[in-house]
Amino acid sequence: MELASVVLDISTRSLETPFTYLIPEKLIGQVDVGSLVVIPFSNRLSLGYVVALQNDAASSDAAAQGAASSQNNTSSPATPSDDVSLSKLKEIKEVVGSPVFDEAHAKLGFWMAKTYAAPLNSVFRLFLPPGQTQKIAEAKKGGFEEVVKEATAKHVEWVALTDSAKGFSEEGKAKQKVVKKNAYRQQEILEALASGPQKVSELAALIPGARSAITALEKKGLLEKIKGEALGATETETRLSSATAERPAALTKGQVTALATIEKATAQNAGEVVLIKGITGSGKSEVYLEAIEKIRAAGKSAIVLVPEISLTAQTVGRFRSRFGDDIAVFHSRLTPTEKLVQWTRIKQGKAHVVIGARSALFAPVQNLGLIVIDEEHETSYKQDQAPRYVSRDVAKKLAEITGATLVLGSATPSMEALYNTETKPDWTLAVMKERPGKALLPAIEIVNMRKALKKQGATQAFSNELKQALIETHKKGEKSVLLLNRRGFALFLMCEECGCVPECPHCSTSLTYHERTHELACHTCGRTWSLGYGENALKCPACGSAYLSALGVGTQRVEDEISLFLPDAPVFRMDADTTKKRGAHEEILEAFDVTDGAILLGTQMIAKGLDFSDVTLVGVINADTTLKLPDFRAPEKTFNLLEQVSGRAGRGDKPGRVFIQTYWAAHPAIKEVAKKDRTKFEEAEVAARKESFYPPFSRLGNVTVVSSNRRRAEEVVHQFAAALTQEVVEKPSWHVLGPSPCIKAKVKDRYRFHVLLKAPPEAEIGALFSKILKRVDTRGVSVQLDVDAYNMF
DNA sequence: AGCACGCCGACT
DNA sequence: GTCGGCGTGCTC
Repeated sequence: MELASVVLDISTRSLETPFTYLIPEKLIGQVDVGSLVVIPFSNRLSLGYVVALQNDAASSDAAAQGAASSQNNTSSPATPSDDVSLSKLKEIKEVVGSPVFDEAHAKLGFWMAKTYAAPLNSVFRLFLPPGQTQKIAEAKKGGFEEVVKEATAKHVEWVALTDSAKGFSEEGKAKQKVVKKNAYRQQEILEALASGPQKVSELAALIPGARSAITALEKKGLLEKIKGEALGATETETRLSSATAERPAALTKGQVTALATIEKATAQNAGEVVLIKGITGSGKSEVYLEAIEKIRAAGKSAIVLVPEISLTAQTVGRFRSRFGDDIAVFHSRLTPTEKLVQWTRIKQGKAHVVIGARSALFAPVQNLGLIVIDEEHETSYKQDQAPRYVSRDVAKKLAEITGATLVLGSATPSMEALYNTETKPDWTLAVMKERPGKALLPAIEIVNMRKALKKQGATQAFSNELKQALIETHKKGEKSVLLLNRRGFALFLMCEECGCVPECPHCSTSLTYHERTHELACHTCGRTWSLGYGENALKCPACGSAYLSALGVGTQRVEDEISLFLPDAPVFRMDADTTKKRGAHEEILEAFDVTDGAILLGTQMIAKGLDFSDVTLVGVINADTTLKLPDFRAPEKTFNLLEQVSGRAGRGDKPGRVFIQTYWAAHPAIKEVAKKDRTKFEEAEVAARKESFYPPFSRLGNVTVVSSNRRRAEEVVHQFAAALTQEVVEKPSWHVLGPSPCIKAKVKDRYRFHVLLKAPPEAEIGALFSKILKRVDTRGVSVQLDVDAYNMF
């Protein structure tokens, strides 16, 4: 008799283990690992995914072969030896379509559930076609006649430059006569198309307002729309799918070495990892492209993960120009239908190069040969909702399972990845030093604000040095960028009489003051309070005083200060307030780009995102605020931010200058950035991590208990702490820290407590967490288990 | 998640 | 006497 192990499409912790079903005679052969099935469950029908097949006549074979069942952990699929008697088993009612994932994914799913203490169904949902299970669940109500419809797009609209437009792009002057200088959208589209045709839907997802800009350009005769075939197309031999990009005349020495390292790893078919450390502009993308070409030549597929923010039309265009229509793009702004179309193209083997953010790792590629994670150090690769996985580690596991190679790329690699290349035999480091062009490194100067304070007296945002540099730069008609490092250091109000700082009544967060809207806002729950003016102005909630003053440095105040010494300089402000509107971000950058002598003043967000040329001065107003955060990655993040923003200076042939103002000039993150010595910083940082037993020398697990009932949350977190302590008592290098209230002790009227576990790097924290969760009474609270936690606020 | 079962208060 | 409140427990 044939049995199937089925994970239910119902998300509750109590239903996370697989259930065993009989495969009826008529469905034998149709049911496989990855099949979506309709099953009777507790007096109703439910949807489930088959995660393993078993044959009860040869149960031992099946158990040995079944996905992850060789591991004796709690998340293994049920085996016939389970205590459920055969007579209780029900039959699968229906199979929906063909399997949506394969054995490799099933194996990966069990590993993820175990490693991250995540419910099985939450993990397997990652592998399903986007949006489809929802539809199936709905179809269930009206019977299953109208089951899954395959993605139906018959044709896709493409745009390409016309021949006359191509002529223009060679002589930029002529182009500018046709496309106005302030038509940023149109220029952006022309640039994106310079490397070849693109799909309208993808451009629309990546560039706001692309559709109308395309129409305008079409009228000018600069581009033309082409109907391309999407699904069901047998012939893809159109000019759309052909690669058009010119490759660089010669690779740099660093690129050649990196490629050779990747090739060596690929030849092993053993899930090896290559970390490429290369400064911005050293040509990492070209290495990815060449490596993917080689993998494709061997008939295998590739997955490329990029941070959501760098998935631009230009990025897509670059891959499109090399691989034509063999690429599939996953982006959060695609419509549900478009997402399904992409998924189906991969599934049907029509696309073999997948580009996307985090979730693209689970795309249904066949014959995976290469996984690339660009900007490997980005914290957005950690999923902050269950399943709380770390993409880098999941990708490594997937590579091991499939025999693919994992390539990590970054100018600023994580300590974890770096340390692995030093300690693990299957991790290799390839360093790319040179920049292909002649770009000059900027001169970086640290300004000690303690000294400036003594010299200048009153507290000001600007030291004399930075002020002077700003004036000179503006006079030369060149551009400046000013970074106001405000993470964790926003403006807030304080009562001048009693010292009270208004807090959110629903969260334990000091309210931040927003200059533009004249409001107080809670950054945790998003509520806002208008401050009012004159008679109606807000009074101190504690003593009723009308004298409340703003503390901290805001972009408004900096702007005001600039106007004192540079009254005519055009200043563009870019912060959370000015970029609320969709597309405002791009608009500000575009305007800055075309204004001579302009100053761009902004928070963290100016360090990333679009490139701009002609910036010859970068100033960091307060470098150290991020260093004070209670986060062991704070020095790393600070160094990266400073290095990144410094790199904005001196592009092109003009040398740049950088001024970093700080009260903490002796900290390695600041000292070494000035010397442009990343290696030295890494050494200091690794030593500090080792000293305090933080990753990569340990593994962190964080248990957060949340409830509107404060006493109950406290009770449960203490139970967890007690259970953990009991487990850890005989293990010398395991430590339980806490329990204690979270930094955000209250969010949206719910109280939060947490307990932290520090364990050796190889510790199986997930399994331990799951075990403890089973014996703790969690009624009335919600519990978040976070293995390899990044964010512990 | 859902749904049945079960044991206590205010209604036709 | 019964309708219904939602606490508890179970589902291959």
